[in-house]
Amino acid sequence: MAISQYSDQQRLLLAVDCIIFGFTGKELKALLVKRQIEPEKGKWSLMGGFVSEKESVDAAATRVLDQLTGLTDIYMEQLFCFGDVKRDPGGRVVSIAFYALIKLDDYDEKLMEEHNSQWFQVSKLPPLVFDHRQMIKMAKQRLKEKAATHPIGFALLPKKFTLQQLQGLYEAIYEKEFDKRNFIRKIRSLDILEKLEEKEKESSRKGAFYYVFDRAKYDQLDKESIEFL
Amino acid sequence: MAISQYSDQQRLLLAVDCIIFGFTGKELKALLVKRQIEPEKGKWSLMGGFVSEKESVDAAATRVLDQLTGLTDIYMEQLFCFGDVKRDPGGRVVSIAFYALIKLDDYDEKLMEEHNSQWFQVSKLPPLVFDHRQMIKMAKQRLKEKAATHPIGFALLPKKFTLQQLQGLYEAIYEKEFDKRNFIRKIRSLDILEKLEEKEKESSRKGAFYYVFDRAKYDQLDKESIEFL
DNA sequence: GCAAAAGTGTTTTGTCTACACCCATGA
DNA sequence: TCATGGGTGTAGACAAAACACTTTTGC
Repeated sequence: MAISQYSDQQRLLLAVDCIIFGFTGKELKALLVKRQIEPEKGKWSLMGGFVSEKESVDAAATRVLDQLTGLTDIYMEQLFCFGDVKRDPGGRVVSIAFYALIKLDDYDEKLMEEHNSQWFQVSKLPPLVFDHRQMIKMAKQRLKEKAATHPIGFALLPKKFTLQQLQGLYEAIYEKEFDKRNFIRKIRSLDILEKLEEKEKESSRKGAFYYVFDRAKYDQLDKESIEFL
Repeated sequence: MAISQYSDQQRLLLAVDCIIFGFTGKELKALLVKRQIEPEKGKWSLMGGFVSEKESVDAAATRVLDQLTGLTDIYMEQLFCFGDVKRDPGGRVVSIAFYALIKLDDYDEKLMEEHNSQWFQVSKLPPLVFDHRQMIKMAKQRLKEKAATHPIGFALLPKKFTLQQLQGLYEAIYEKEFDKRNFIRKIRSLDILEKLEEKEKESSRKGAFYYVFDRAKYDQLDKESIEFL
């Protein structure tokens, strides 16, 4: 009865697309796949999938991400709904875009091969299907804004990282350089870093101390909105 | 052929819901309607409607807003996609929420009666259907964030307004008081206000000068991201 | 002449920016 | 011993915050 009220309404195909960001230590990257269905089969694309009747939109995004990366406990946030009538030449599909931040080390290589997926520098993307370039552009922008008020950048770093990696990440996100001393002072004032005894010795003779971030304080800052950078 | 690739996917009902903000000079208000269909018929609700196959999601939101307010050239922005499976007991409906800012003077009284719509203080909302309360909460938050970096507040004020009204608006949005002198200095430094000869004489003996905002500068600031408050 | 809101500057405080040198180590 | 990246402090500029009195005019 209740449902009958809606029954004369048109139904649409609803999809999710995931912008998956990773960080190499130098560059911000996005994970793309070779599209496996028509139209535009074989072109580079975001990882996506359709939302089914019995799953939430968030669940669909999580599922799609899991399928590509094998990762389940990662930072993901809804970005925007792309709803133009002709955005997909294969039919009327409305897409909800999400962006996710993953740690490159955790990433499952096998799945990457299975899906023909590949990391691309976000500043050097190949041609993409549909409006996926615009989605990534918006995700980049959102990441900037979000990272300015929430410490989400840590989701892109390995568990232990050096201050240089941390600074490099923010430089990649903001596409500009920061003064080393000012940057570190700012981060330290938030009091979310914990210095380890261990040093990273690969990239310098002296060695750089590893840090981890303090999860409890992180969570608190993530809820409030703080001035991060 | 292309379409056949998608043909075995499930289709869903897609709706839009509009959070419509207005400002009285004292309070931030939201426009609600009595829901006219089952389920939950008769309860207060956001204005909404279904997205049809041949219209974009944005177009659907614009259409819905036009139907309720008779206004077409107003500030509107996509807020979020609400996609829980059970958010609407009447069936599986995914909703894209939008928020709009309108000038109360422009608002068509007749349409308001036709739709049984009514303004409510955003801080004193009645019980609402589904997840509409959450939508409004998120819209309030987004409005705060957006107003901090874009001069969108003017969309809520009449064409000419006093400095007191302007300050009152920002106090309503941020739910806190500002120092009169600091506030005005900040706004004036943006150089988007134009002072008129005319005075508003209702609310004081001395009278307060009216201002209008400079559209050209407004547009420019709206594109960039500036520190507004 | 007084009540009520309008309008206007200065000082203090804190934050952001710019900037350069010594340290520890492995080769 | 030297080349390489690691690590640290200070001074000046600028923006934000705190703060109180005079003006106008209708009653």
